[in-house]
Amino acid sequence: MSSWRDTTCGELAAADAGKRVKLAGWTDTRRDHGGLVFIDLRDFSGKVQLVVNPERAADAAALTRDVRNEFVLQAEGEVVLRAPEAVNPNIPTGEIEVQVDRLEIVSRSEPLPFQLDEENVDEVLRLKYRYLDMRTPRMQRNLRLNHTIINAIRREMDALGFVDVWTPSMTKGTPEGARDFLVPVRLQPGKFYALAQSPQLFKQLTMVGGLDRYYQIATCWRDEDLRADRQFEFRQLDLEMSFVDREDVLDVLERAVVAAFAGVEREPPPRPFPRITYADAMARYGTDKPDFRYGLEIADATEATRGSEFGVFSGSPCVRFVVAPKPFSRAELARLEEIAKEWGAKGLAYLVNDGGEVRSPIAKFLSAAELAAFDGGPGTTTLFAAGDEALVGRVLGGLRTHLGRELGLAETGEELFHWVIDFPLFERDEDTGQWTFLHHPFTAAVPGDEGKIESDPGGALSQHYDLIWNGWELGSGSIRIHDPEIQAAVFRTMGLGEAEQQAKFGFLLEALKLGAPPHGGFAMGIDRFVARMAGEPDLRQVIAFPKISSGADPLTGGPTPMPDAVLRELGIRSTVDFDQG
RNA sequence: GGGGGCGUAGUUCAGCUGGUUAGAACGCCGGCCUGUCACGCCGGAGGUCGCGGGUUCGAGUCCCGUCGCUCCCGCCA
Repeated sequence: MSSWRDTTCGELAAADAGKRVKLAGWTDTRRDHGGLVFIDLRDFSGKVQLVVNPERAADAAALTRDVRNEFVLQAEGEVVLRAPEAVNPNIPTGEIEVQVDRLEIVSRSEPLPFQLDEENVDEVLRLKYRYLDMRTPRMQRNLRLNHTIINAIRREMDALGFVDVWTPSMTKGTPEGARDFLVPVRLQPGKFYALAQSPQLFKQLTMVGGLDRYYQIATCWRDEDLRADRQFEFRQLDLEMSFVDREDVLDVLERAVVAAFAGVEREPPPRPFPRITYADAMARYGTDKPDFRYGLEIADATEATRGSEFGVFSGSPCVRFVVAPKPFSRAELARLEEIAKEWGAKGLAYLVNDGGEVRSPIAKFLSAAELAAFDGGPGTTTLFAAGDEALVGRVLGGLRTHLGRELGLAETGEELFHWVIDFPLFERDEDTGQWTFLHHPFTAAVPGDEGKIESDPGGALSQHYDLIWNGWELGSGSIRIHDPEIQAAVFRTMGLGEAEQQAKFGFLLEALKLGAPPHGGFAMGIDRFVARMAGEPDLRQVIAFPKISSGADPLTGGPTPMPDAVLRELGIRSTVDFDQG
């Protein structure tokens, strides 16, 4: 037992009455009654009330005059039952208190830059003093939740025969994909490693190495703009399996998710998780990560409006609509139009049915049949988007998500995990016209589509799958290519010549030629998962020391410039006046 | 790179159409108080209204610029 304490604040209960205890913790509040002084002592486990009575402990009572909030105290005394009228039903230890006979101020504190119980404190301030923020129940809960979930997942992965293998953080850079964080290498001036964006190729190589089942809680780095659900660095449950089909990988992921729920004693989602194809998701929800807690499905009106007198409809290759369960006002519709424009729409056509009375600026263009087809009935608004299919999906998908949030539909729906399957293998880069992979270039085509990789890239479906929880993409995976010829074909379709393939991925192609087993895997964002589990709106609330959206770290003040001498040693030119040229 | 929002005591906020000395709550400091638990009561200190410029007799308020934060788009194999 520590010399500082022999019990924790939160564990004391009525059964401990009569016991002598030694406690240490922070001063949560101090209530000085002139004679009697009450101190709520707090540690990670909870709070307990100390009573200091000058008639019983004169020295301790004298010390309490000095005590302020957040002082670290050590106290000794006797646990006593409170009188019935003095019981505090609001805290778990409310039936007892500690009669202090010895008190020590272990550590003092200046007034905090913000009050721990104040809500809505500016987040940058909280992050600058993250160690104070951590004293709040919210952060204690979130960080412990993170720990518990990772532990539960690790246990499950171990039980399923997965081997935790450490892969390098410093890897060869890949100009494809996300922007790399670069690490200069002093011993090789002018050359750089990249911090791993994911252990993707290393984990595939462990399969070639016969490890059979690999996993890792892997840290990944990506130099892209930060968002509520994106940080520079994050962790993912990274796994790979040999001699498996898609079903085997999905089964493992579902087990990991269920284990995580069990680990935090929550009702797990029903298995198997429902599935939707990419094409279906895009058509019905306008996104590949739909929030299924509410309907608001997108309906097609392209055929119905082909001969419409409304030129915007008849002149567009695609016309679709959603029906919102509310007759919007003119002001609300103006706001919705703004949102539609943010997503690329030129305008927003609508049809409001307010208690049976239909009004719409385009009513005069619509036939009775059209009106009947689009009217959602009393108390609804029909919102249209017209244009090419991608734009229409984007606009209506954006509006659907906005409405789901705005109308509170998301909060009331059932928590559900979904798989999105049957993604296309390639898509056209809108700028260059070049075929590019939808996810990564190591994804296998569905059996039978291998021939399309070069003959009909846009028509090839992939064995890629995404895991979606209430509109958040938790992660994705795929069956990989284990045939070097097919891998080379994918590279060729991407426009990589022989020499370039060798320079960038030669080591992979070589490995695939040396006895590569069929394999597939997955990566699930742990922080995103924990944030959702905690009901937090952004990743920062479940990460101990996150960065803010500018990429800075308000606590340490990083990043910082480096002296020229340091840069020279690394073979990097000085950045002074770098932007002045 | 683009768009929206925000920036006023230590903290959270108020400050209407420009108008005297910029307010409140909590926190902080001093005093009183033996059953409080967000203790109570009395008194007090604390402000470059993000920064710079402009309009005006007069700017927290209006205009321009700039910086910071934030959400979103782009981006995120």
